[in-house]
Amino acid sequence: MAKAKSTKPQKGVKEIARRANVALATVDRVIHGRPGVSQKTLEKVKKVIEEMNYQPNIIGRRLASMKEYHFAVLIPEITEESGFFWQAPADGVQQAAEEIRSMGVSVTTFFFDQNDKRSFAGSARRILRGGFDGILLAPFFMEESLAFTKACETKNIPYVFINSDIPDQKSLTYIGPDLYASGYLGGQLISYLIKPKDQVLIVNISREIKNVKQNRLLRKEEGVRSYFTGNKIKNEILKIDITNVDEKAVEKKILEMLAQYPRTGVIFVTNSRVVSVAKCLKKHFIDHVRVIGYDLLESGMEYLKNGVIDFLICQKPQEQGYRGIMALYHHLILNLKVADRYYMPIDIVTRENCAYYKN
Amino acid sequence: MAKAKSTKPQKGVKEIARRANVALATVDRVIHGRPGVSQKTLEKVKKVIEEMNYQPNIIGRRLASMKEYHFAVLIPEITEESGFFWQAPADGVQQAAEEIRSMGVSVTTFFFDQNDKRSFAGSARRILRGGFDGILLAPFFMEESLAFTKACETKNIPYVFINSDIPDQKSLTYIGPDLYASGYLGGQLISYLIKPKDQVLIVNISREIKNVKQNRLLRKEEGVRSYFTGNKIKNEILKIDITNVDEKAVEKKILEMLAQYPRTGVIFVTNSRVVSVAKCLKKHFIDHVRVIGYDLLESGMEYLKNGVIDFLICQKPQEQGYRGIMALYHHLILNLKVADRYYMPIDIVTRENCAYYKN
DNA sequence: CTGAAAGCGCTTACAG
DNA sequence: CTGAAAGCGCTTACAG
Repeated sequence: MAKAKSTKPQKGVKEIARRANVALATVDRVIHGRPGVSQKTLEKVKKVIEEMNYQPNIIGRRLASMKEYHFAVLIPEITEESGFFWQAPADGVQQAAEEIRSMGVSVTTFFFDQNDKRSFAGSARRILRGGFDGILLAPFFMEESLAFTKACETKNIPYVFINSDIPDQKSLTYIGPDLYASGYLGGQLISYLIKPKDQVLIVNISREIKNVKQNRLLRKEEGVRSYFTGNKIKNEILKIDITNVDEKAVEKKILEMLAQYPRTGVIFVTNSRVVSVAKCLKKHFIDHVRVIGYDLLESGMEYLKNGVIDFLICQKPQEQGYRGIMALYHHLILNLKVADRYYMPIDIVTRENCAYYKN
Repeated sequence: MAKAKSTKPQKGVKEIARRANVALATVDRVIHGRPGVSQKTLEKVKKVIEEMNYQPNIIGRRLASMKEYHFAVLIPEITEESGFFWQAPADGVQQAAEEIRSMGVSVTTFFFDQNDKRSFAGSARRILRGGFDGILLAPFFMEESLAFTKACETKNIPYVFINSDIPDQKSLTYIGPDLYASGYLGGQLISYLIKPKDQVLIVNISREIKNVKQNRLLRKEEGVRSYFTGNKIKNEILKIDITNVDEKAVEKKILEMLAQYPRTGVIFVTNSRVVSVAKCLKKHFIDHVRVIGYDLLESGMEYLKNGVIDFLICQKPQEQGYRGIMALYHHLILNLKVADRYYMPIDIVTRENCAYYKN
């Protein structure tokens, strides 16, 4: 018979060690799947862990292990061009970082230029070299993103997508909008604003056609169109793609369209550049056209307030950053389950509730 | 000269003790403001803490102190009568509880009957006896709530209000709706649905008049009315208070009103009983009246889907519970600052975005 | 009023 | 392959 179980009952790893008649270090090896344990001992210890339904004490673990967790965030630069949209996710990341700093987690944010794949790849490379434990990224460029996540998988680093998803990847989770559904909702909102014979003008404003970003806009457009089809709405849908994102250029295009299609009653802009359109309408005193767009930026707020824009569809950009970091924290430190997808609510922001909108 | 500073530099409390030339226990006393330290020593230690800009290590603290934190939650029963509204805050509480359980926090929920002040007072008493460290409550009854929070203050127990606020109290924070603003938004939504000569019918359905609950409804009504005034909307506003909350009684009243005022184009119901109204309209095939109401309940979803209800105004009941618990956690355990008020966003839920609404 | 020591539940060298 | 011991940063009896 083996050595008698020594001393009295304990808790946690000590109790496991006592029951299995091994040393603490061995228990630790088993718990973390480290090598250096004989098959026989391994099984013995595992059995005890099972029967105790052992749950590790996170606090003890965190204190003992001097390991700090480092998370990296890879998002677009916060620029004028993007209406400072990425400020909100960055803020959410920051807030989460503060809340979990005391658990030994640090967060470093890397940026890339939305118009430059290489800057994405460059930041990605720096992250891979940085020895991070978890990654949050907005996968803007398909190819570069796939190369990056592939590398993460090789290194066994969990990653979370925000804002846009790449399906069928092994991301820990996706946190962001359902673009198609938001367009579908847009269709409903249009129906509240439009008069029977009016036309609807869908406007996509984006420098590049055919990249991930552009696809995003098209998904929304599809949503609008299928709402119309599905609900047998007879109003004609016009559309225009504007690739010169300069305000002046947008103004010109919009005025041209309105001249050509004077029965345009509603303009639906598929991103935050709705502001440029609103500016144009305001400037030319065009007040018979209602406007719906995306994202609540500082400048958009203004046009909501003065009634040029009726609705902005928003998808909690700040919460995307916050939850993205928290998902990594829950997975890596707290060992909590993380849902593999988390669609943001599709919020309708108007003049009367925008002050309460927490991004 | 005093004893030389011994040994080499340390971190945290040890370093404080070393620099101040005192024992760890003394440092601990100072940090927690416990008695038994001479004025002189106190100042010396405080000075060192200052100059080190010492931040306690939460992990070490939590591990050493065997103290568990117990939070109590005091909310209405989850009943059919309230459309199971309180399920959502309870879920939020639950989710928060899971996330912070590993930090040694437990949460116990107490319920009360919305129609019985004494049940509120009774649960409050049980909480006070329970030795809880933090409290989250929905202050439904003014007098009883004040007595309760007064007692909490005496015992130095922080408390958080959710769902309804009692201003000028020393609550750690308030998390919930701005009722007036939500009514104001309701006014805007009505304006999208109503035709020029139509009348608007505001419906308050509540068992008791003149209690806190009823006041809540009136605040929303005020919001609607002032939107109309402020925006010079000429449609006539009708109103009815229904105190018999039975579905049949509501049906009867609504039919009476519609018979008497056939130009009613929009019905605005100031709470989740909008479902009873929707049911009535559906049953009698009245489809020329548009409906706006509050709160996304299971049953409300149905009427959103089949088009009887156009808009439901919601204020994140689940998040109220979640954030309420987190506020206590941040304050009590993490020593983070907590904003003294946190208004929920005022969400517009429609047929097309209700599936994405996370309460 | 003050301090030395033990301990919270775990991990980490290090020795064998 | 295994274990005894020290230590993470703090708190808590207990002794003086």
